[in-house]
Amino acid sequence: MNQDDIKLYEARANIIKALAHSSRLFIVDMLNKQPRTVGELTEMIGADTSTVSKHLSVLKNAGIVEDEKKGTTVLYTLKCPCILNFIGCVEDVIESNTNTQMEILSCCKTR
Amino acid sequence: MNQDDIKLYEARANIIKALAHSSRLFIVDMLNKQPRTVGELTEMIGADTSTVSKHLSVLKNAGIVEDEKKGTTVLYTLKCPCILNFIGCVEDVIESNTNTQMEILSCCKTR
DNA sequence: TTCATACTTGGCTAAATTGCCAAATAGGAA
DNA sequence: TTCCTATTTGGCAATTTAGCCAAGTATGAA
Repeated sequence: MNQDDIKLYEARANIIKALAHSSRLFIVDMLNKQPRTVGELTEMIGADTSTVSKHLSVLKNAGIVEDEKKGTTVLYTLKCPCILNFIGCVEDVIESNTNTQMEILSCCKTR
Repeated sequence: MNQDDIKLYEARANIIKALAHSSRLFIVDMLNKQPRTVGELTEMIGADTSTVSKHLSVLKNAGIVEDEKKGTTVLYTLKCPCILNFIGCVEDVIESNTNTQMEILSCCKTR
């Protein structure tokens, strides 16, 4: 790996790291349906406001969401809905893993 | 978020966490071209063998790669090539971020 | 068997991440 | 102005992760 390669893979990893948390994946799912304020997302997630605000800032720094002030509230929007395809692929992996597990189990049963 | 939702998003996050590292993204890219042994990947990455072996074990536990013994070597294979689409989306985000940066820069220049 | 190669695992330290509380900031209402 | 609500930021402890070295395991060759 040369320096340019390292830069490329690190840039990719930074985006993916921003998605690598259950609360942030939940936020992405919610924002895909409609824009939401910090307060709304906080209530849905059931964590501290500051925690959710920090998750949103991680997604924003990665360029995955955008924010927009609306009076005293801040409305967050999903910037790249293609992220959802990506999650479709993740589901495929989970399904494949589940199938593997089932094969292992059925194998044991028939012994 | 109810308990089932939490389980779902955590399962997704676990897969994504496995990809959230530059060396592991590099490995996925390489395995997409052809199966590789630990030794080959180690040489390409330029880290300690044990480090690469641990990265591969993370990918394997997530169900992203498979391993197969071949004599004294172990051949790793990409299990879910759809992961690559996913990286295509990540590239879109990077490009979008770059464009935003360029707009900010050109905005400053014209002032 | 012994030796060498390929890989994995254990152990350790350093660094990054998470989530809470408390404090700061920003607007709007009174 | 003061007060209240919405959000962000700072700080901290607990947890997780990364990567190196050393030791262990496994397989094939001699």
